[in-house]
Amino acid sequence: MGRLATTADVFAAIAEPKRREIIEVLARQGAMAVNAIVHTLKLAQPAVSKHLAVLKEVGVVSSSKRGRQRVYRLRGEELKAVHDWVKMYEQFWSHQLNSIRARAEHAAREQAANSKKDES
Amino acid sequence: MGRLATTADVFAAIAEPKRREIIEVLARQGAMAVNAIVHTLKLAQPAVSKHLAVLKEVGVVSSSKRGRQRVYRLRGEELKAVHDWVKMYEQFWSHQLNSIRARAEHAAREQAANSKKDES
DNA sequence: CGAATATATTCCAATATTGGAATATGTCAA
DNA sequence: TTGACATATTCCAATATTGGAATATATTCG
Repeated sequence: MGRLATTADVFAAIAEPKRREIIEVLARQGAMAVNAIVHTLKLAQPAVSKHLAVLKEVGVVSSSKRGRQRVYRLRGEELKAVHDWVKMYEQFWSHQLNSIRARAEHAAREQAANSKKDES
Repeated sequence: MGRLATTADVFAAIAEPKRREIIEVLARQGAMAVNAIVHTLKLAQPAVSKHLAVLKEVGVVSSSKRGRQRVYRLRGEELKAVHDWVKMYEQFWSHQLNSIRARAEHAAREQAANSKKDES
């Protein structure tokens, strides 16, 4: 069928490069009005507002009013989910040789357990 | 205009839940034929092949022939990019209070530097 | 109130994505 | 060679996404 909503989860939200840039800028500045982001990243205002809406929907940013401005702030807690997920595979890029062996042994154990199902 | 290709980078590749599942299974098993993935995840074979193609395009998996099977293996090195990126924001979820203060101070310094540009 | 500023929203076109069905390709086995 | 098996590819429909232009919605100021 179709494809799944970008607002579904954090992984989809940070898949868009411009949104990652917004996150980076917000992390540096701490809190910014929309216009500040527009000027910093040289994006169109509607585009920025839309990206912020997506990030807010997922909980990566929060906003508050200040005069006629709307100030956005990074709420990195949501990014922890990504960190935790990807960290599970840390062994795959660190300690190259050791991890390869460890992985192979682990796999061997797993396969011994359910040898009849997989690998047909 | 349109949207950008999902095969562009790792972030887009792991944005799709089914692909994350494939990564998880490959990490556990070490190496799997397509059929093993099909049975484990209960997905249709063409769907699995397509997802594997995307993952391979980005470099997250590699494949090798073994008889009439094609064995896929996780190449987690590519995931390091995601890890590195998201780790930059670790302060936003760990040591809650300390990091908030540190961030505020950092922002204050930044803003003092270019106070006339931003925040209008 | 009326004008200006800041931001959000709507509408639109171009394009990408996903899953499913059918089919193609490749490889082993008898 | 023929058939069975494993996987990839193509074609299709439904849907989502992105950016841009125009417009709507506050909110402040004079």
